[in-house]
Amino acid sequence: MKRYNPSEIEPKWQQTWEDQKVNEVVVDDTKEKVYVSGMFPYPSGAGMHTGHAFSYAIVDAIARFHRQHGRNVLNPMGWDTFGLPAENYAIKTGTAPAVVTAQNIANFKKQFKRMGVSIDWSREINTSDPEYYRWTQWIFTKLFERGLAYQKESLQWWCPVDKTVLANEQVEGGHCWRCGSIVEKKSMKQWFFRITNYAEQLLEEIPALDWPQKIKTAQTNWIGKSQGAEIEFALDTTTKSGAAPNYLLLHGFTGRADKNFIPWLKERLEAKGYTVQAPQLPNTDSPTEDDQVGYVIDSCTIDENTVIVGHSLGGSVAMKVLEKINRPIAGLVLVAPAVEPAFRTGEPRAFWDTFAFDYDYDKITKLAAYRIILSDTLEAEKRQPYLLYLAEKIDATFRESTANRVHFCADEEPFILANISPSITVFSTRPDTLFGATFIVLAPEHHLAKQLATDDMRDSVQSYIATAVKKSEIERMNDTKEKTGVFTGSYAINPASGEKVPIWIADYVLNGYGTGAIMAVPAHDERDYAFAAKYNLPITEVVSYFTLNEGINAPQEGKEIRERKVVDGIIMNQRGEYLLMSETGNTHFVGGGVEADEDEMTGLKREIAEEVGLTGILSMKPVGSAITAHAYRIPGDYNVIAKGHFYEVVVDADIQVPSEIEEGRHTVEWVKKEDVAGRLTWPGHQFAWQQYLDGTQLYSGEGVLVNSGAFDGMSTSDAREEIVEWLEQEGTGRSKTTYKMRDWLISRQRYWGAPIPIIHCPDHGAVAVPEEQLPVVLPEVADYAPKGDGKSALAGVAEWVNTTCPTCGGPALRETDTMDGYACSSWYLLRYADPRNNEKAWDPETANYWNPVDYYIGADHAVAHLLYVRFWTHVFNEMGLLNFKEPVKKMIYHGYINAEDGTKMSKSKGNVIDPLDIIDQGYGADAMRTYVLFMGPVELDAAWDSRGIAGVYRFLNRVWVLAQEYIESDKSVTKNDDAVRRVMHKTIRKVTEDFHRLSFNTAISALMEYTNELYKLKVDGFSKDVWHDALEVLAQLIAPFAPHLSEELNQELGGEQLIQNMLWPVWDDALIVDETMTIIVQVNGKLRAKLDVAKDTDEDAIKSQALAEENVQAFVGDKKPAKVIYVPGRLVNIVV
RNA sequence: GCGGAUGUGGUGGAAUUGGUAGACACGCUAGCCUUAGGAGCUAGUGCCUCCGGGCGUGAAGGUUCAAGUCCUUUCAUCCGUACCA
Repeated sequence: MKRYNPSEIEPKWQQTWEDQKVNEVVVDDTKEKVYVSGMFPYPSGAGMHTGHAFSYAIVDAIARFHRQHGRNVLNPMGWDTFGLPAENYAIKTGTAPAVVTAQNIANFKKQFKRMGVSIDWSREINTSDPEYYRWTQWIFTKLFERGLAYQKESLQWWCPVDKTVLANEQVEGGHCWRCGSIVEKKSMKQWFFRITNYAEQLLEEIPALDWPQKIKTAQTNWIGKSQGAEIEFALDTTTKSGAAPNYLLLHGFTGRADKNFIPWLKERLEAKGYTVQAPQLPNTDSPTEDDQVGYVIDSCTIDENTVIVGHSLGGSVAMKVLEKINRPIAGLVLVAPAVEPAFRTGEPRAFWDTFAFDYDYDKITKLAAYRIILSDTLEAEKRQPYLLYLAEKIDATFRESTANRVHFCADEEPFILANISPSITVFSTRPDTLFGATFIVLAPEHHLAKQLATDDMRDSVQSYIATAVKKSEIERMNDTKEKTGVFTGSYAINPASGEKVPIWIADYVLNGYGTGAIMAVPAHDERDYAFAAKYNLPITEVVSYFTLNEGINAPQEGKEIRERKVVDGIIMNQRGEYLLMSETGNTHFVGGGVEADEDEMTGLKREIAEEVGLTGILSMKPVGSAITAHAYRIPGDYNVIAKGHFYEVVVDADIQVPSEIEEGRHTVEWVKKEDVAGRLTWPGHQFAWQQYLDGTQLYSGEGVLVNSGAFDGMSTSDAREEIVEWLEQEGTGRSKTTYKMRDWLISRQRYWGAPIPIIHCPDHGAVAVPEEQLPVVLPEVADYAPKGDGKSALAGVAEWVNTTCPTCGGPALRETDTMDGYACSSWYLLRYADPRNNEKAWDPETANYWNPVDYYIGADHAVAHLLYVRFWTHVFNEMGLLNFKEPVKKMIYHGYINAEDGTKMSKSKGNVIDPLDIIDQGYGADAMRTYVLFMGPVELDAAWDSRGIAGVYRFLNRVWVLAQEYIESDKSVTKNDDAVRRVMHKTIRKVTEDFHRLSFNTAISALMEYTNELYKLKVDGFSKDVWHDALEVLAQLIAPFAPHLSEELNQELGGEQLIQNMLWPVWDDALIVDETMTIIVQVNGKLRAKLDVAKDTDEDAIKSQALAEENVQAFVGDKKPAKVIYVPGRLVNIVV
């Protein structure tokens, strides 16, 4: 008998597959396509590891399964080759990264082939190949055209060792994801992709994705949508001791409009009580910029409370005026021309930047506030980009509803003149607590932070800001959450209460989120509370959970609560959980685990609720060190009950609260419904109350408004709507949705990446490299190391950097940043569809045939990569390059394979399992692949077990031996044919169904059972045909896991074609059914007997047979069965 | 804190719709066959047991004729996230 020898048969079949090109596919509309891909690997010098083996065992099982169904299966492979390891190696050794990469690819490819993975190698791609990155660059230029790629100065994570900028997700706990060194912040001009424009649609699609929940939640959180409102707090100009506000009206257009407009506007403003200075037009026909600047300044008195109306001021003139007068400007009115709706919603557009890009951001921060006057009538060419730029820089928004509409000319549309008053805009998700906003907090980086400092506060403010900004965010994170801050000396006016509220600066407010400024509501926000407590700021409660009167008495000592003591009418268990609340004045509280939602009142809870006639419910939840409670509030003369989930307690109305609560039920006396008075009328609302252990009360969650003027008595959820509406009418707020997600920073100051295809021209700014000049090929360099000045090694290649402007032909410079590697991997799944196209990145028709990917397999990149791929696909869809929006139908996110000790494999620990070693040890690729899939469900982590693979190898060997025995036997015994056939069909069904739910471990175990069963059946000998089928089916079913063994057996059994060209076997349900069925007999749900009955036995016969069973009789005895339940074909349950 | 996931024999894990809990495999025990191989075969293997049976899916309650599966509460572990207003 031949022995099972993987090292012999595996290379043989790998060669055959390659020779016959069996895995190469073309578009074929007559066939159903299936696109399966693993995340393409970064070919490191270390070679393939178990993670790759696991991933591609899954990929290949799926690919082969579908191929065996006659489907057109695309299973491509490529290499994600840009990145730091190759570059760092190049820096160390001087070897070109491309050279090392080529070696690594060759090595990986060899290894993949030894795994027997059925890849279409004709589609192999490599992201660092100019033929590939040519199209990555092309995509960049398309995004640039659409305003989705832009450049911006910003503080960025900087790795001082790798000397490169890092994206947020490349910073792990304050360390560089590559080298582990501590990162810093550095201000640089960077390229971004405007993924934030797609936040909403990327979010919307998430629920429909057939992806693991884990990834879907991670992406949802990453996008971080929250609904709230922007609210404007006017600055209190009466108390600011710095420069008083100057109102400067600059308008940014020239021509006929000016002559009439300026006097007209002056008149209107004066009528409104403003002091207005409006310079006359200069006498010269074409004044220079300096002329204009001088003229404006000379002809206007710039002092307190003055509005200056200027005219004929271009962008640079406006800035120079600001510069020259060199003092804080409290107000600026901008006259801006027509704009698209995009502008009104604050969405920036790329072309707006181009003209005004060189203005210094710091100058702009001299503005204390701004407003915009818009006209819908001016022609497009008179747009003044600088104004829009300013608006974007300071995050302007326009509020048409409350602006003053003014008519300039009778035949033209109205101008819109907004109110002129300096203000701070905050973002809040709790506008209902507006009346409780007792101070304002700005992030240290907020554009008004420095300016708002009054003279006597200036030093402390500046030193605070300096420390806070310098402090790395890591320190901030580790700073034990102790709040720090500084008062600016300035005040703002709460638009709701009219109160003067101090403006503080603190680093617990992040500049990157919302508006970088918050209204602090210390009564209802933990963080604000902590801050207010530390700096003695006022706390105003505006939400109550008790509307009748004075509120409640708080327990005095938190410690006692924890020790399961009764404190001032509140009974707690040892964990500090609430049981009961009692008297305050006339008001009593009844506690118990009764939920507000009526549907949830079940069992005793419902009884209690009904008996008491509850009309209102207070539910209390723990927050931080607070206590847990559910409570009703029932005023009147009555007894009180509390019910916890662990015991029930009744307390007398006189509040003779026992010092220790006994478990068990006590006397219950309920207050009658008619005795319940008051306004407990918010069914469906949950009210929360937090009790801090230091004795301070803090309310949060849903409740009822108090101290809120006209809104008193309104529920918080209604108030959220109503207050925003009111603010909108007043013109001091608007509803607003914000996202945590930031734009995607793609600039890398590294050599080994796709060069950003941009040319900087002194006259035309940033210009995209035209399509016919692509690719911008990476030049050869002598030294790959970044210069450390924030530029890549490319900056040192003068003949490459110096080029000509595509627009004007004049001298210009190339962009020296390269793209983030994620850019390359954001479209490779499309390139696979059409990998050799020289004309386009892909042919839409071809891509629409193959894509989207049906199965995408990987174990990493839950957020970054998988979000970027989605982003680009949405854009391509919008551009008409694809007819779908979502790139991946089904995502399989598998676990990690750990070392035998259960810890992560790592070179330093020396516990790495090399898949090739396993193959070479004689187990072979088939055993390796089958084992990793047999270890458990794919999404779970598993620990490698060297005895486990031996077990799988034994299984494959048993399959082999069984086939050999059949081949060598005389095949004459047909005795077990029916049984063989039955188990065969059963197994086909089980394996097929398991495949559909991607449960490979159970599919393999079904094959083991099948094999074991056949071993038992063969004891009687083999029959020729049925056994041939049984073994052929075994070979077919095992093929997705152990393809080499499968082909070999199939050939030995006389099969003339390759397994993967044969159609997957089909089961026949009729052949699965046994002659007899086993009926479980239970008495009172406990198993007492099993019946073997013919499969057509009727119900009555089975029931009486069940009752007759000896063991059943023993339990039933003389008792008469109350009920006999029969589940057809399964069980009989006798209830006595 | 918050969000997500997972808790089943000595181990990895099965149980797909509420219907025989522990499939399959590892390990272990005994035996056989062999001269010794990291081999193969057979039987056994959740716990307790007075051998009738009882108990068992992290814990406690509940719904049901019947619960690993559904509901309520709770504990533990792992992963993600981090002052997001």
